[in-house]
Amino acid sequence: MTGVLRDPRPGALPHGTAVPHGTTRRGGAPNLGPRAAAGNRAALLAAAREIFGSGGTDAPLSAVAKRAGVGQGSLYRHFPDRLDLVVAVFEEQVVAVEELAATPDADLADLLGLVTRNAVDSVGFVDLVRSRVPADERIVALGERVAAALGTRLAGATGSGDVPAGTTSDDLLLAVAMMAGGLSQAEGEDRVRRARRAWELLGLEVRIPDAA
Amino acid sequence: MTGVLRDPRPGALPHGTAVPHGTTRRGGAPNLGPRAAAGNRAALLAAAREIFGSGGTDAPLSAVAKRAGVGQGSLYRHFPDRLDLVVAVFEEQVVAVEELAATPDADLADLLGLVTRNAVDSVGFVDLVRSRVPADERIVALGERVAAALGTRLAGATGSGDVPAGTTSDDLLLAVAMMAGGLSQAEGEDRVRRARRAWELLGLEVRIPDAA
Amino acid sequence: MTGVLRDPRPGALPHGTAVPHGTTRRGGAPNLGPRAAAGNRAALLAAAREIFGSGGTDAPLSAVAKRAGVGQGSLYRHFPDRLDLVVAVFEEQVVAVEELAATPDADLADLLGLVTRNAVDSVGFVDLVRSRVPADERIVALGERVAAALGTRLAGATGSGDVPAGTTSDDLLLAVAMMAGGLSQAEGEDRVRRARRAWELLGLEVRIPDAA
Amino acid sequence: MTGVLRDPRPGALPHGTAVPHGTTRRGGAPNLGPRAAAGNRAALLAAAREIFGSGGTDAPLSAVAKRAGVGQGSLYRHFPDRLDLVVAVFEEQVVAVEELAATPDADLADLLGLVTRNAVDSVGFVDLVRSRVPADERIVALGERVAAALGTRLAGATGSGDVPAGTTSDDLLLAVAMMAGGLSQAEGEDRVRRARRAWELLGLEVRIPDAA
DNA sequence: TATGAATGAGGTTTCATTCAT
DNA sequence: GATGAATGAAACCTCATTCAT
Repeated sequence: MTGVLRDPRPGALPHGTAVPHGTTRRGGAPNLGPRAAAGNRAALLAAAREIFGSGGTDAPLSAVAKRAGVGQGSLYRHFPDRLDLVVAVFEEQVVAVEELAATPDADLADLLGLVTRNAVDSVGFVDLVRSRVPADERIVALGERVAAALGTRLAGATGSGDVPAGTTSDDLLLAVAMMAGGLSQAEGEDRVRRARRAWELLGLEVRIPDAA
Repeated sequence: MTGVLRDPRPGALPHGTAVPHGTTRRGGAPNLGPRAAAGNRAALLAAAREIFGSGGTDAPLSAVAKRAGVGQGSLYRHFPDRLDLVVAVFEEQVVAVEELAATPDADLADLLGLVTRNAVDSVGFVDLVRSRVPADERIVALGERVAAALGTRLAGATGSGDVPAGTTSDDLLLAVAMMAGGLSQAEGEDRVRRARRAWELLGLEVRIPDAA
Repeated sequence: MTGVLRDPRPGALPHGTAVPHGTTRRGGAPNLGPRAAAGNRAALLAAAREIFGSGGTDAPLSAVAKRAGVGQGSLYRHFPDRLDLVVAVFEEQVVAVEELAATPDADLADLLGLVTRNAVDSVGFVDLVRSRVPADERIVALGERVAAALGTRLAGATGSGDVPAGTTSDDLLLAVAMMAGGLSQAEGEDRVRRARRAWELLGLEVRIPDAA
Repeated sequence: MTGVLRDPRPGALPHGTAVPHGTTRRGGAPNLGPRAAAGNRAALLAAAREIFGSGGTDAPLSAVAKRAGVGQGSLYRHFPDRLDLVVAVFEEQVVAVEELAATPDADLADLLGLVTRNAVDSVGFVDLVRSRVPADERIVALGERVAAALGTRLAGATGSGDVPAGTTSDDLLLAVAMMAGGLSQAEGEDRVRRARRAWELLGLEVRIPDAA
């Protein structure tokens, strides 16, 4: 059943008394025009990072919008579905890992350390690694980029004996997921401690950078 | 991304301070228990009849629930989707037509008259006949029942010359849709007048009963 | 006979693709200044015709703007409210009917046929005929123009016996609405068939032109 | 070895189908009075095991009740909050581990294997290990029982060199959490494979029993 | 004690409309 | 003039939880 010639508020009132539907401007934030777009996107990302970091990736999107100081609609414009936002948030971290991998003097311990720092800092990271649906391809793609970055140091690490021969980059990704699993339910300082112990149990050396 | 061990209000507050989620009881209508079920269903139907009658079948369902004095959830329990409600509303009318068709001394003019009365009284009736999607099968089924009921008088009407030879029950349904189309944008008394004129143009006699 | 559904901007591409022939700013669509006004208006009309034709007149206006390759703001500048756009779209058809009425050798069957073609081709046409609010005066005015155009052939048709004596031009408009009502829920070829049968039931001869 | 995932009410039918052996009232499911309490509790547990196993521990509780063929109210009577139900479900598994630990000839590989089997079979297991709130004490208690059970084999395993000296029972629990983390997003047979590889990376031998 | 309907909060999403640039 | 991002109201729907019977 579809509306007809669309009553602005279909069916609300028998007829007449149209109340403007999406009318804005009532003390809220001003419409800053297109110029705000980039800023809003960044604000949304920052807000999502915080909210997902502390509440996990299934926190209400409305909370993200509110935290960003942005209307719900803007959130949806920038990130049409929740996963778009999640991916965007974590992509920043992936990019950081890739950048580090581009640095000649970073070794596997550094790369894993950076990944670990991200996991320690963000509850949402675990979600990444744990959604039970068959894993959206965007998430998978992110994982593959991490695996690739880690893989660039695999030969070196194997050669130096830091990593057992036969270790694949998939194994490294699995190890990361395991480390993340080990963080579950831990809070505060305990998270770093657990992460360290997890890597010890895995027999891998990592150098976790200090929190930003 | 799915919640975990479901925080009652996931992500709302970092931790603790659970606020009961669906807690009710706050001055609203009391939960009368299962006994209310039948009454509520009836109330919903009545409300839907009114709301759909004046606002068309795409009026907000929340309006129906409110008018029925019932929570939204109850509406969804009884009628899982909008079409269920629409069908239920119009089925009452179809049943009435079938009942009339079961009366030996009702002729085609009576049956069409009853259908016309329904159309005149309810804006929503037109919607029935007009949804542009390929017509849900439940709606189609309703139409077929009307066609069948009308069909029981077709031979008689053809025989008496009230209806041209070669008229099918599909034609009768088409004629009903046409009559309904003719009501568009008409209001109040004008609706009956238009309906009458529509039938005249179609060359069919109908006996429209007075409004209930 | 003017092709009513002709596309002023035939090659309108699926999405975006604003006609580029001006100075570009910031990578977005070019702002052509006043020069573009007429072209944009035409593009919007063409887009609206398509969108309303397939989705009904309550399709999202944003879809129209996007299809036209035009900003939302421009849409609102040209057509301050939805009805303005609807009216403009259908006015094209009305004009075509009027033009046909100006042709001496077109008779009522031709005029009704053209109207029917429009109805068959556009889902939105039915909406016109069926909005439940008291009918905006702009719509009414459009109806009156059609009635007037049809009225110019009424005497002739009555004289030749094609139409029963006593038929008014309002009746013709009603008949059109009825025919449109009969198209409900029909799709594809079925629409023409239904239209033909509707006219048969009404006892009127119409000559429906082929689709453009 | 007790089959942990055994179904106390094996024939639980897809929906509804409360065990009928009492007086019926008003056509609905029979109210069996106190007699049914134990049976209902078992049915709820079984249902929860299935639902949580396939949908995670945040599946709708209504789904559990429906699957158990029991009213929502009964669910709440037996398990006042969601965690009670979760705990009860996993407690069965813990008990099984404890029972296995009571068997003299089971070694650490057997105990870890059983835990692994549970994790592989139930998506919900991962949730256990990953809730982000500060970990309810009931969950913690469950963890401690598992740690204790595993701890009974720690000395032996350390002695035989199967486990490095310095490994604590907390480490074993951490390892389990890590293994569970490694299962994320894996489905079907892949889950066992991942689990095996996880234990390899951890350098621990486990004997995973076949699925029940 | 079991049942199952009722409740309503709140998350998600869409869109008409405005407005800085 | 044109652009297109921003806005927020409101519809939709789901579910935890209560409670009359």
